[in-house]
Amino acid sequence: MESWEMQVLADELAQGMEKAMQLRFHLCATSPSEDEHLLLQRIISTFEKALCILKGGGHVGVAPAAAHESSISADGSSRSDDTNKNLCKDYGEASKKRKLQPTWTEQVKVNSGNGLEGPGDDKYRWRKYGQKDILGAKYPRSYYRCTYRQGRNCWATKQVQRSDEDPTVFEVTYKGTHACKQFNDAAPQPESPKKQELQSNNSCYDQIEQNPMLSNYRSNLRVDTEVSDIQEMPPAYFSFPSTFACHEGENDCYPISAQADDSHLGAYSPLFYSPATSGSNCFSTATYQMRDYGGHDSTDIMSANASTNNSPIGGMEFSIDPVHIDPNFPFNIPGFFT
DNA sequence: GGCATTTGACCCAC
DNA sequence: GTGGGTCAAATGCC
Repeated sequence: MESWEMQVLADELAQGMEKAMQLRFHLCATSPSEDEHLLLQRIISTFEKALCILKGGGHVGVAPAAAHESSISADGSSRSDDTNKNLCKDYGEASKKRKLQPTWTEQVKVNSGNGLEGPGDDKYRWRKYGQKDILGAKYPRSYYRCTYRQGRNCWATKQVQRSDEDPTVFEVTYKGTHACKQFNDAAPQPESPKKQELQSNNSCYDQIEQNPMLSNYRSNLRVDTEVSDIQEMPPAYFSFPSTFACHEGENDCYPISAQADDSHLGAYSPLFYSPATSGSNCFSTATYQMRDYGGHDSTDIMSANASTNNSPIGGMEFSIDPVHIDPNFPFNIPGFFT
């Protein structure tokens, strides 16, 4: 096939991918059924494989998780063609797998009053496997991996680094996505019918549309979707800066803070509930950096900026600047949390 | 006993 | 050679 034909084909596939992503975003706001969710996931996966074949020479017989991980550069930069060919060929070795895993970083500030020494648990179970003194860093870096690495072949890891400047701030770097999520007993339990109803009626999307301030947040989201290299093709991801999340394994969006214990509902001003932390911890920073995020079919971090370039492929580097939530933001507006 | 943490050693990329 | 990341044995806790 001529190169220009491949480019056109790639563009078309990219368009389809983008539309699927947009559809996913809309579905996110309407509590899609599991079937709908799966169907959309397959559509996105199909586009991804097609692009992989187109660019990488065709081998797509890889584990789904690895296939998705192939979409992401560990450092967020676009990879060379040679590298990409490898990505579509071989995911057998764990070390290679890890190198290809998506990476993103969150900065969490621990409330001084919660008595915790570090960022609290997220919904996953982690096992610490190492600690290193880092050159130039005052505090050692801790390394965690998913408890279910063995049993469920889950290669998610995270690194926790305490900030030198502010010891109450932890930089948590996540690598890879949880292959164990569908089995994870620690995963969030289904919401109560009441809460589900609330979420359904007050989806993040609707809230963004209806609230000028949130709408502004969305407009501030920047998703670099420039087509620079075809191989970078993560499935649909949207991201809301610290305020909203579409959680994996769930078919709905909700304000991240809504995950927190109900007792916290009265104190929502600039409180930041990290998606990587449990409901027992509130973090008082609005800084939520998402770096080099590539994503995985189930991570469901979505970008809401629909006014991007034509194609979502390319490095798919999510460069979301820190979002500063107005302390006076009316979180108690009708329909926001209640 | 099972699971988590600690920590020195090892591997590998730069 | 150096530093970051991981491994795995030893140890602790429940």
